Amino acid sequence: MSEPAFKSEFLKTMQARGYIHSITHPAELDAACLKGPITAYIGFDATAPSLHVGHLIQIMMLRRLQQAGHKPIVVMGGGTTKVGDPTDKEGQRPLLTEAQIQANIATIRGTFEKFLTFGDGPTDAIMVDNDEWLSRFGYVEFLREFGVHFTINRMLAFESVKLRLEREQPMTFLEFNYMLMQSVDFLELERRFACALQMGGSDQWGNIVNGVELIRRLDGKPAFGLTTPLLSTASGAKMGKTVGGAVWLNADMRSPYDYWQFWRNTEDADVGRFLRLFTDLPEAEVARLEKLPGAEINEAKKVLANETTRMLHGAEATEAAAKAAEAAFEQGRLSADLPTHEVVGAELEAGILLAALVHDAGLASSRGEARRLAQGGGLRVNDKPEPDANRNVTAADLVDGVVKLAAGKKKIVLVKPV
RNA sequence: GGGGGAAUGUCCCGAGCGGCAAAGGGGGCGGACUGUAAAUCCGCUGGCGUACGCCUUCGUAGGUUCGAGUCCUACUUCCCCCA
Repeated sequence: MSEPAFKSEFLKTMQARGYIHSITHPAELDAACLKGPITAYIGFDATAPSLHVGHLIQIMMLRRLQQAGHKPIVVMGGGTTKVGDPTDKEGQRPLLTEAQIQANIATIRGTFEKFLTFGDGPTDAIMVDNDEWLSRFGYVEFLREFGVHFTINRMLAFESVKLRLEREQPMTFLEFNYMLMQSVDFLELERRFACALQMGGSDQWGNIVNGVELIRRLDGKPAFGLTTPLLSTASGAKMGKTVGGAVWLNADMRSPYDYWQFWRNTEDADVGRFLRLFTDLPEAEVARLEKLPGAEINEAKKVLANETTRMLHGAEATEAAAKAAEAAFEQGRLSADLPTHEVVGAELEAGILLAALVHDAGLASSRGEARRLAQGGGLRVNDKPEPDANRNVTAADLVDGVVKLAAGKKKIVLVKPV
């Protein structure tokens, strides 16, 4: 890959920090960024009430954009979500209702507000819903207006399509049209907000390029696309899948403590890369941290966890998470900031089946799993390995008013009678 | 329209003479070793029950059989070839 020397602050930062996979017209975009504020967007689906860390790199790009004095647009896929993602194999999944989608968008908005400054100013971020325009088109109208600009020949040549066909995996007509819808999104944003740049993951390249060309052809306006590399950890695992499934960004779906832990457990080899991508720390500081030898790299991981958690959940929650972790891992003490699970005092007096308690506390997805965990030596009660999950936990197990349950070394829950 | 194939443990891939809770991977979880890392090795990986056990799973619905993922019929979806 060639590395053109960018002049604009935005692209220089993007390149130095590792966000860039490819750009459609690098030199031209660089010049545009240099000339004045540009407007750029990224689209997000509203399939869940929260985004997860997989989206974080995109969110951070918008943040960098704004930091560099440009205007970010967050496009929520209200229209596309309504249709449902055809990539999903299990088509029986019930389609989200209008209300659900709107509710999802509302809670997701809160996340963006942590990373971007919204408002009416020239570089303030705005959020729009593509349902606004996508659901307005009539079929024939849509075909006549946009369909003429896309040839099947070209669409078939796109990597995403080719791959599917080669692997003999079905691709629905709807999915095939995604490209058009996304292109129309870009066109619409160009017309409404003079939006000139669409960013996204490298898997979006084809879709983005189509939008770029549609704008250039129809409106003769400059339009650009920029994609990020697909994120995986140094050892090849997909980013964001861990202990409890997806690493959600909403605090009520994944606690600040767990979020902090997620970053704290980063592989050595990823620390520098993640600090550049997910924190605002200056390059010099990142360079220093990533070079820490041996076990000292753990300090860098703490910085990473602190910075990322603060950005999302605030200073207070971060401090609590860091303190709880320090107490639990470095001093073996308890901290009230650890996740807790409340039980009715009277039930505890009577005795609660340990397997059930572990399950209820969220440390195992079933009682059976709790039992297996115990048999495998991974379950601890008050720091003592407990091979028998069939015993009852009673008030006698309380230490300083709580029972400390641990599944493995990293998942800890305090059971508190109420 | 005709012909031939395919759908498996709801994370993914994938084997499966009529006795199957179903081989093997990957992933995930746990243990050992470490530094809350990686690599490596070991164990676990449908639900419920303290246990003998019970229940629910192989695209959907029926059928044959003591017994069906496995055989038959119809349906659904997908793939390939011919038109």
